[in-house]
Amino acid sequence: MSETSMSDRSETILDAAEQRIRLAGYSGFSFREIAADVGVKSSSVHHHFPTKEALAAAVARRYTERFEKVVEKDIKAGTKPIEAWRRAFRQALVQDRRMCLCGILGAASADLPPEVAREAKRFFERGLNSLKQTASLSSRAALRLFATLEGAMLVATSLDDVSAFDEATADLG
Amino acid sequence: MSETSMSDRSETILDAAEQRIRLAGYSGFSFREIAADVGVKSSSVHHHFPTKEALAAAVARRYTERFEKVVEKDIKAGTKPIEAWRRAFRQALVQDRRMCLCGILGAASADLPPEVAREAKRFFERGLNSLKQTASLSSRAALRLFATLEGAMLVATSLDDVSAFDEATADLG
DNA sequence: GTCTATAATTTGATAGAC
DNA sequence: GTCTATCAAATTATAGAC
Repeated sequence: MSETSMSDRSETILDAAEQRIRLAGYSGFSFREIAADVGVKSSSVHHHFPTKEALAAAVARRYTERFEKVVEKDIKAGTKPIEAWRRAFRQALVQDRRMCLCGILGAASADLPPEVAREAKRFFERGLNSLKQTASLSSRAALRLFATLEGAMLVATSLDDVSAFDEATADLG
Repeated sequence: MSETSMSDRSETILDAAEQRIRLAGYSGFSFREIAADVGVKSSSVHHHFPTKEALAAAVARRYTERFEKVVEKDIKAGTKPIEAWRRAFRQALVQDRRMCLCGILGAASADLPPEVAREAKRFFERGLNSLKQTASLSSRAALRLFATLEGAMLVATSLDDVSAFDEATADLG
């Protein structure tokens, strides 16, 4: 049983859009690129997601849900919350060699359509809240941790060197 | 005496481009927008900077130089290196309520024209080197500090809340 | 659900007058 | 150094056939 009501095609479109946005940001991807990645025409992408805003918002929503589930699962397996968050960020970087989706969206927050900006913001609000509760951190400590993780992804991406992430996030606890 | 050979018009164009790029990234600004900001036509912008790549690279080059000078001056005034870097990042955020230029460029590094990607990378390489020398930090500690500062700007921009920067970077030394 | 075709706009860039 | 005019390409989005 699938967990959502989304079709396989919609999921494939979200996959392609996620990779493109993580590479170039909201204004750096197009319907035609996504369509070509998936193997259809751009009008077919519009059939599944009517506007660019709706598509990007759906990508961000799914990204946030997935991220939280990965962290949650790791914690249930016995990993400490802070280390679980570090591993989730690291996995996203090493697997795809791309920036955090909500990081690259949030960096251009003031230029985004409202629905997309709201979803990017929600990633941070929910992550910070989760860290405060599961790791018993103060608001300040949670903000510091999140900033370091996002910044480590950004620096590693800028330098094109994943080891920069590991160095920047060593001994985070 | 001016320190560079650039004309006033070129400087004004760089100012406008810097603000636009910090708001929306490389693919989020256009020659026509810059021209409108400055009060000329887009062909005049091309006269000063032949291509988008050349314009963005010039913006990044000037940004890095300015940033380094601000930090250097603060250190000479008696501020400790780590605090000087924190203040420089904070000033950029609070003054313009925008992301770090080389941060938003570096996040999309793999999608940038080579000259622009190189300039964004140089901001980090030079900053890290400077921190290692002036603050006697290990590579690891310098990377951690830079990641936290860039990430704090990113989180504050995403949340549209400058106080998030202060919280995330409290007691950095 | 996918396609062709197309509208309306924006983009980076160039030619040439002044 | 700035302008008008223009080009070729790309953009988001829609209409309608199948």
